[in-house]
Parts: sequence; structure tokens; C-alpha cells
Amino acid sequence: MPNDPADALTLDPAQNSVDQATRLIREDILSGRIAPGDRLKTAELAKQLGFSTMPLREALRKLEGEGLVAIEPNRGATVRKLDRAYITDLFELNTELRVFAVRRGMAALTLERIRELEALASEYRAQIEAGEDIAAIETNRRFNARLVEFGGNREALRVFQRGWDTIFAFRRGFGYGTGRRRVMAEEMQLLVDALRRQDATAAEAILRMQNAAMMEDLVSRIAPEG
Amino acid sequence: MPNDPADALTLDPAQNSVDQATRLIREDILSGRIAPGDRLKTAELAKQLGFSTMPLREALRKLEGEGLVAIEPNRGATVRKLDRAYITDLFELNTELRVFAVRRGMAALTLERIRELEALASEYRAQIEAGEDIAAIETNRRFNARLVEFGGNREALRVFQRGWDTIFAFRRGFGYGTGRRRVMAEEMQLLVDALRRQDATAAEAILRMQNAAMMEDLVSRIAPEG
DNA sequence: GGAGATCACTTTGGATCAGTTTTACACCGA
DNA sequence: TCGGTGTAAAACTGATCCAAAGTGATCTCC
Repeated sequence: MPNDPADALTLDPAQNSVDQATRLIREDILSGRIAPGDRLKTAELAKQLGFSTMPLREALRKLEGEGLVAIEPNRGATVRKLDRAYITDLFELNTELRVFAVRRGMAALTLERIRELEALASEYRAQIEAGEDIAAIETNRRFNARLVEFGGNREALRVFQRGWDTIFAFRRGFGYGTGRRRVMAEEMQLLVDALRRQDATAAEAILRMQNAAMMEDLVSRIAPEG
Repeated sequence: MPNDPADALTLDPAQNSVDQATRLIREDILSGRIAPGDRLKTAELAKQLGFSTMPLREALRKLEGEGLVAIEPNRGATVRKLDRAYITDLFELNTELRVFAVRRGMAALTLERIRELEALASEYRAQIEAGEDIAAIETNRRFNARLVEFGGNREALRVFQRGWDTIFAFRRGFGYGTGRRRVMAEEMQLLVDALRRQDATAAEAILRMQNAAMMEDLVSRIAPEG
């Protein structure tokens, strides 16, 4: 969606109530203030956010279309439940999108772009060492988003971002593996090195290796049939 | 979205007006009865479909979330414009998803599944020879959807289907390349043969070759900066 | 004492209505 | 004749209202 005014990627002025409400609810869900499975009552949200129920109804419908909330007839809206299959599928798909982006964007990788990725990787490492976990997570997101963006396929980027947000919202509830963090910093640097060498095979291998480790970490945190 | 009641993949009973309206409008868009860029006025749709304007507003919001329509504040809803970059990105992404599915699903490809794909390929060939273009297009869709489904990643399938529907809606407006059809039937058969031989490399090569040819065909139909 | 039915309360679904913005069109002037 | 302006109609936005469906508690009957 190249020029979507209500796009999460671009900064929207959010003039009308519907867009504002949509943004606020989405942030509440993705930031974990509202947990998966929670009910979203229009009257409650209306009082809480200061809108009437009408914009809320439309906002919830929009979020339903985005897949973030589920609306059952005569029963109202709830935050989308995330089961194991969904999360692992999403995660695997995102890895594939990163591999695709790297393969596709390798040729167009200017030195400037590589330096940007390297800067982000350094920032990530520094934040991990300093114990700034929240900031590190955000840096990680930016690193990967830029990586996919350099692939040059906007739709892939869009799918990737949505998937990332969902996985992130899920992981917040289950915690992060502490052991993976330092390794992640190393892997990031290895990836940048591979990109600098124009070594697509190595880059792909790193991404898949990372995927395997993260999947194991994810699955271990979920109940047998979450 | 494994258990979405209002999912396009599953057959929804569509009890309430919003779901019914959403489905009807979506079908109108994807079938080409409403063209990209057309305005979607709530009052008009309400009279036409027999609902009040309220459910229509919510239906349009839901479709906005799905990315099918764009809603600008105080200006109403229009069917999402499809420009060249969007279509080519989508098409390329879909090729990648097919490659991913083939690689991932190769191991789990039972003989039964291969036979099913082969049957679809034969059906496609027969329909092309008989000049049943509409039916052939549908068979082509089923073939590829099954191919991706056999990959075992539900999210990939979902993204693929949405992308396919969009590309399809676009191509209706620009026509189909007549020359590609017979070649497509051959490529389908080649793909099935590769799958039978468990030859992932060959299968991938066929898919990418097909992608290149289709992209060329697509781009040639679009104005320089459509 | 337990299970089922009834009743009250909560919440959603759909409709109507007033206020605001946009847009189309005619009119006026250069 | 062309361009700008002002008015009017149409469309969207937001709010309130009423009906319908669901939920839960209490009460009665077995």
C-alpha cells in the first residue's frame, strides 16, 4: 500500500476519531496493555478514550480486517488469540522474507546502507551490554526492518512488519530468552560482514541459523498445544 | 488466522449485516464489478444491497483494514488503486512464497498430493485446449493454492491468497497474455514432474522462470508509470 | 442439596438525525 | 471565453436511541 494515509508505517495525522481510536487501540494491543483474549467493549473503550461508541465500532472493524482483533456476532470484539502454530508460521515466514530481501537487495546494497546496518548492529550490541533491553529490542526491529526494506519489495516489507509486531506482542507475554541476546549481536555483525563481502550464501545461512535457534527458543516457551 | 469466522478462506454463515456486506463488496471488487479507483458511497451501497448505512460503514472499515479499499477522512472510500510497483511487488512476493512452500513441503509431499496436483495440471491443460478460459484461471488458482498449502505454513498461504486475489483483480482490467497459456500448462507439468523426482532445485528454477516471464508480460501491459 | 428455568442486566446491532466538510455547478467579472 | 467565487447539494462524521441477543444470578422445583 504505497500511499495509505492510515498506514502504520507512515506517521498519520489521525484527524478523525476513527483513525485516532484505531491507532490507540492498536498500540495498546501491540504494547501489551491489552492482552490476547481480552474483550474489547465499545462502551468501555469509548469512555476510556473519550470518543463516542460509533468511531470505536469502526475502529474495531478496521482492526478486525488487519487481523488484530476477532469479532463474533452478538458477542463483541476480543484481541486475537495467538496459538503456537500461528506464531511459528509467522516467524518462519518472516525469516523467509528476510532471506528473500537479502538475496534481492544484495546487488543494490550501497556502502552507505551497509554502514547504516553496521551502525545499528553496534548500537544493539552497546544497548545489550548496557542492559537497556527495551531500547535493544527496538534497535533490533529497526535493523531487520531496514534489512527487508533494502530488499526493495514494499509488500514484503509490509508483511514483515505486521508479522514482527504480532510476534513481538506475543513474546512480551512469554518473556525473552536472555541467553540469545549476546549471540544475536554477534549474528548481526556476521550478517553485516557477509553483506559487505556480497556473500549471499553466507548471509542466508546466518539468517536460517538464527531462525532455527529462535524457533527453538519460542517453542520451548509455549505449552505443548498453546 | 486459524479460526477467523469472517475469513474468506472458510465458508462463513455471515449472520449479521456487516459480514454479509463485507463479503458482497469484496466479491464485487475481486470479480471486477467495481473497478479500482471507484468511489464506494455508503448510501448508494446501502440502497443497492438492502442494508442501512451503518453496517456499510463498518464493512468498508473492515475492507480498509484488509487493504482492499482506501478511506480518506471526509472524502469517503474508494477501491484501492493498483499501481505498477504494487502489482509487481506483490507478484514477486507470491513467487517467493511458492518457492518457499515447495522447498518446505517437498519432504511431506505424499504421492496422493502429487497426484492431486497432476490432476489439476491436466484439468488446466484440457480447459485451455477447450477454450474455457474462466475455468482455466480458476484451476490455475487452485493448483497454486494447493501447492502453497502443501508447504504447511498457514500464514504464507494467507498472504499468497490475498496477493493472488489482488493480482487477479488487476489483470482482469488489463487482459491476459494469450501466448502464455499453453506454456503455462507445460510449466505446470514440469513442476509436477520435478516434485515427483523430489528435485527442489528444478522446481525452484521452473517457478522463477515462470515468474520472470509473467513479470515481463505484466509490465508490458501497464503504462510506463501506471 | 442440586439442577434447570426465569428474569434482570449488560452489550451489541441497526437506525435515525444533526453538524461539518467536500464538491459540483452556476454565476459573475475580467 | 476563461478563470474565480459563492452557493447549494451531497456525502461523511459523530451521537443518541431502541431493539435484540447474550450473560449471569437468583429462585423454584425435584
